[in-house]
Amino acid sequence: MKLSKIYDPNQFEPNVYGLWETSGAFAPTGKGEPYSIVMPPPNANGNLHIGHALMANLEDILARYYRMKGRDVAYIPGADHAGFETWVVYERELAKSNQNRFDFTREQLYSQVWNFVQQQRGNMELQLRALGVSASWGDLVFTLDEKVIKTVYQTFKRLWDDGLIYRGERIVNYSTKYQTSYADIEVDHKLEKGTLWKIAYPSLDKINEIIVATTRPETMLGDTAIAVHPDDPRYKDLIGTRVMLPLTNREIPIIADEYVDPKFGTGAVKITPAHDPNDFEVGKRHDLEQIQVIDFDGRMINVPEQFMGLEVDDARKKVLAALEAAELRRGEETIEHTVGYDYKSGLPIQPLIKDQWFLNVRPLADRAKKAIEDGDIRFFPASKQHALTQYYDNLRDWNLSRQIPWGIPIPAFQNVNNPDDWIYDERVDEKAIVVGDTTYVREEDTFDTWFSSGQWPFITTDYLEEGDLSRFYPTSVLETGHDILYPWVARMIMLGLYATDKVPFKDVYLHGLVLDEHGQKMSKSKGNVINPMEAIAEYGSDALRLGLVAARSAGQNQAFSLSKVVSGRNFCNKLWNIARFIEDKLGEDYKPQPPEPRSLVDHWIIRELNATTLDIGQQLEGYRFAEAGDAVYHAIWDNVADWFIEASKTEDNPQMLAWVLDTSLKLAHPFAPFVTETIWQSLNWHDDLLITTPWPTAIEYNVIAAAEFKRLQNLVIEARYVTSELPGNERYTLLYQNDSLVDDNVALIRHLARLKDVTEIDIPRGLRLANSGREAWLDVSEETLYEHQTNLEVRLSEARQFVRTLEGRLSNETYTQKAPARLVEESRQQLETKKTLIERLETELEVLK
RNA sequence: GGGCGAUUAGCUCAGCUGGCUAGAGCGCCACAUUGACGUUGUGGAGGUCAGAGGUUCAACUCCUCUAUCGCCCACCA
Repeated sequence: MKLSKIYDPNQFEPNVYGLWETSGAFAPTGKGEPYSIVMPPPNANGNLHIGHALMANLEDILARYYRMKGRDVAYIPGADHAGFETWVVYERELAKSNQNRFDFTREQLYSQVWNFVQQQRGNMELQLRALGVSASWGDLVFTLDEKVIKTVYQTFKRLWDDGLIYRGERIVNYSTKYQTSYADIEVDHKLEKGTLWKIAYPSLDKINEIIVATTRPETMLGDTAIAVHPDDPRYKDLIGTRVMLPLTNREIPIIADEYVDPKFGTGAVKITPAHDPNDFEVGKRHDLEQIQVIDFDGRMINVPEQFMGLEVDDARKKVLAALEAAELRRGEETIEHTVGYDYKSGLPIQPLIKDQWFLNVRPLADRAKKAIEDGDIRFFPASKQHALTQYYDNLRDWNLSRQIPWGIPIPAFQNVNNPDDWIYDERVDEKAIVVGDTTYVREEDTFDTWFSSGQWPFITTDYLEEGDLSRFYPTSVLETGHDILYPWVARMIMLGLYATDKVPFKDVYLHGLVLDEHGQKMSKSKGNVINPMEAIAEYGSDALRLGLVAARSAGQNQAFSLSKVVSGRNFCNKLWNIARFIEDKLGEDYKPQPPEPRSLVDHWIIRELNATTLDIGQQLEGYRFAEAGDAVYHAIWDNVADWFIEASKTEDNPQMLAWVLDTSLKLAHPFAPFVTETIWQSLNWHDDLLITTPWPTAIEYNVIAAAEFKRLQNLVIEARYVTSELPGNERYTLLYQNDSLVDDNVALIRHLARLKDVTEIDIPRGLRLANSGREAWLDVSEETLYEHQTNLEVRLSEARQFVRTLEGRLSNETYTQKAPARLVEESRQQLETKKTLIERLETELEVLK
């Protein structure tokens, strides 16, 4: 097959992917030690963004590498129903046609969203294919698949039976925009400037007053007490008395509670048990009434007429105005405080009381913490291990309930006659069930999606059912974004240990955010978003992959720009042209034979590629993707193309050419799968697939010959360097004396150093190539020699400087005594070499004088 | 309030357990030349490794402090 001059990825990529997929190369083989990665499921109805591309790329590099290493690889893809995310999109759709969720039943909504997702679905999977992901598509799991729900219910039941699930009235983080509660983790805390208002609450006889400080004056309408510190001398006498709650005609007590910090504000705190978690706790301790004044839609309720139905912000203004009118304002100050925001809508979170399902996480968290402290899971970067430990220490009970229909229904039913009587039942399609002679109505809430995705590793591998894939659990590595360490990774570890008694994965690799070229977060509004599919269309999938992996380390948010993709594209083209050259040289009827190194460069390139093979393996096994990619890049571009190919133009050893090409393709395959497979398929001596070809193994070479090529390289490098320093563009002749290495490689040296000729002489003349350590000169005119004099002087002074450093080091007795002998010896040799160089340079300059 | 990370060439980043005259890619400069590749080749310039101390024969690397930037966690009104 004749290859075009320039590699055009679009012409080959889809076909190559089809070839892999139909060949069954992606599926586990059942042979070899299991290696598994479960893909963090991308949103089923979404498009992939650059972060997904990074994720897929890193995982696929591992999958391809270990597959070639002979492991039995299961790379299990997934698709996420993305409960809340999808729900937000769908509600927007409803709003377009002036509808909202209350126009439908839960079943109607569920099926509508299901259809909506199915329409969009597949897109994401096609995009993963475009990225070259070698995932086992037959094993794909959708987060609402039957088996997912079955396992989630099983786990929930077990937790329930173990007494870890409870239903309780608590203050929850509530989004009035989306009308659902959130887990703590879904709340964005922002530090900002706010106002602390001071408000006077008059005593019943209106003679005295107590001043409270608050950042949320509107909630005063729901106050049911004022709290002070029990030892606060200012208020000691007031404890137990009552005051009048302004703007209402309610009396509230002054109570004492340790929770109050006498140093903050006025030392007196208004207590609103229905709208503040701390106040809720205080309220419980003192048996206070809970009056909800903000409704689930964000409007005021249970308040005096003038405030009824107002939104929170308006209510605040009106309350402040009313207090002003009543002359009860006692000043204000600006403070910095944190405010919780809805991570999705950006609106403030309202703490509200709601009956929800909670998971008592303490036993699970303690066990997870112990496991990671014991080193059962390795973290990349390692610092995340510590971060996670701390997280577990502070974790509070997990609110599992969500008030959105798009999700897995909570399988619980409530006794119509006894609100405290809940039973577990999976008949969630029925609104009410009868058990014995009691009717139970179903819970309408669904699970937090992290509750189901927290069970992902053992669900996807069918571990509890001991299915075909169960041998892959625990998985080898979990690769995901560092932003979901807490919501997802932490929960998988807890639930995995709980359900299977094993950690769900052995390693965790966390990648950082892909930022734009200036280190800014990519966002539509900034217009700096790089769409992976557009990048693929323009530069090819391999180019995007190579660009993404360059200069990237675990856990760091890192800049990315298309210039890196351009480099990747150029590399693919380089590989392509290496292949073109070699194929051309070997001809159509080349028959493969084992390589037989003959020339020095043959031995040398074997040494280099052996070393690179080892290096890439070590880097990948330590998740140093960028370093591994770098090793491939330099081995192929510098060593194979610039030295081996160039050198091989002066010899004829087809087997070596074929071996070098094959090895290069194998080494590059995990990083640039498409172009390497495309080339592999074009080689008439292969009828298999590169994707399933074994990773290279080291082959024999002659150590001395390899080292001799290195010496030739030094001579060539110096000849090139000196030539470039000389004026004009003349080609020079290399003169040498008594040197069999040069003697045997005349044509090679002439070609590599762009010389006119290489000739042996009796009497030295011209410009000495002093650095090479050989008896060699460039045949330059005397005039040129004089012009070059300053260059020689510069090199001489550099050499002298270094000699001083070395002598200083070696004259230090503690150095020669304490440093490893190897290093001392090395320094001595360097010193000798440099001294010889200085002598030569001095002789050279002597001649000119 | 607690924790973490970063600071190395114009830009983006490596430098893993301390030991090569501190590296790469891109960019820049000069030159080459088009029979593998201009998505090329050859050569080069460019860094007091944020600052100050300390440990060590030896510090970009370990420790302490300082400065700047960034991130995460957290129910103080």
